Amino acid sequence: MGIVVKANLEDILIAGYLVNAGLGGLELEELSAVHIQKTIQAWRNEKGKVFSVFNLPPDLPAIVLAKIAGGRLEAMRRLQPKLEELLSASGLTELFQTVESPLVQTLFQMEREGIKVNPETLREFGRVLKTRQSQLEKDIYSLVQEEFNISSPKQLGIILFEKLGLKAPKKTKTGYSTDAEVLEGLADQHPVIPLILEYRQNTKLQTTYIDSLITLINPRSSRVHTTFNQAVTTTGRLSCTDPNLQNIPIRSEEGRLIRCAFIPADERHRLLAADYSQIELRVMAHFSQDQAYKEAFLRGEDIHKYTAAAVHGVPVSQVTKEMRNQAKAVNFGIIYGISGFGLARNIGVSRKEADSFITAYFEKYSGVKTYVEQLIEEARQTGEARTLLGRIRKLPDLHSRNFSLRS
DNA sequence: GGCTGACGGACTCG
DNA sequence: TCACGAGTCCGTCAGCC
Repeated sequence: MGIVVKANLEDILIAGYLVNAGLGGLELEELSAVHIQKTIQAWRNEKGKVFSVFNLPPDLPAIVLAKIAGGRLEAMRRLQPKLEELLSASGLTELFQTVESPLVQTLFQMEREGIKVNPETLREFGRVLKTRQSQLEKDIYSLVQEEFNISSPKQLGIILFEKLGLKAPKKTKTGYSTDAEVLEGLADQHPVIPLILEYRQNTKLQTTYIDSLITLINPRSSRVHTTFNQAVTTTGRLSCTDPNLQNIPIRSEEGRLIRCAFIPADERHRLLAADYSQIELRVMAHFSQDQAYKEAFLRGEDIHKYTAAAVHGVPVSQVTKEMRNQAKAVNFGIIYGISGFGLARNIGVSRKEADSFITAYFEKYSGVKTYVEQLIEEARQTGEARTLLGRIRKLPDLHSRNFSLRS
């Protein structure tokens, strides 16, 4: 392709995304219904399944095609001025013109460029995993004296909590919960538990990051070409699919190996990783103008260590690893609207201790406390929050009586 | 009895 | 029940032919 369009283009999907903050990306059908009260036809087959416009069935009669296409074009023609007006009324024009619109082209280039993946590296790793999986399977069956589908939470729950008589700490809508948090809590109560955790991790690597990734390598380019979604998330972040390159494993040692399969296109290229350090916390320091927080960053302090010292009332030199980890969880939790309950669960201390951490934190960083309170009050009054660049997030649930929704 | 789609639960990441 | 934001895979179940 490589076609450069010089006309001034406006993307209706993205304009609609900014205007209808919090609803997620609305399709043309929905935008038409909401903004111009026009019902239009989607590209659907007789069963109602939506097609991609690039993949229309060859036997679709031309007259049908023309009718659908015409209706959609007419909707776009009428939506454009309407959305332009709405962008302007909400103070979103600059964000649209200077950030979102130029990004369309950038993302297109990134998708087209792709990233090279070595299938042999993945296959080799897959063979190792497969051998290990067979062994784990045997060991698990032998330990519980029964064969079952280890991947079925339902069957696993029955084995663990009925047959082996372990105590189920929590339930899901459909039965026993067997997620990693539950299993980790039971790890020392039966030798089968660690094996199940390993089995799960391996299965995920095999199915999602080996088998599936191999099929997504384009045979002509030897690269994977993801699809970036610019109009999906409620916060304005990007997401990506087929494959989702934003969740390639890194935290576990085994998972990390998947990354070895991503390689430079040729000997003239290198892969470079660049990442902001503590960006959320720096933004918090900037917005809140908290003196202590700002100074800590300006002095180049280790912010978690510094926070630990403040919360525990000791000099930085006396901060232990555990104290730093707890402070890290507090710093992190502040970004999401922390609660004593959530923090306690997260760092494994009592509710009371967690509460006292939070109190100490807000005493030290009183500017952050004031800022957060002010932000919530403003959002309560306007029903929305805005980012530095003016992006809107509607927050209707702020008035909810349901604690969970309100949080 | 087999297929399909929706949904829940599990995992992955920042 | 509680952290924020995403996407994918598998098992399960209901509905359909």
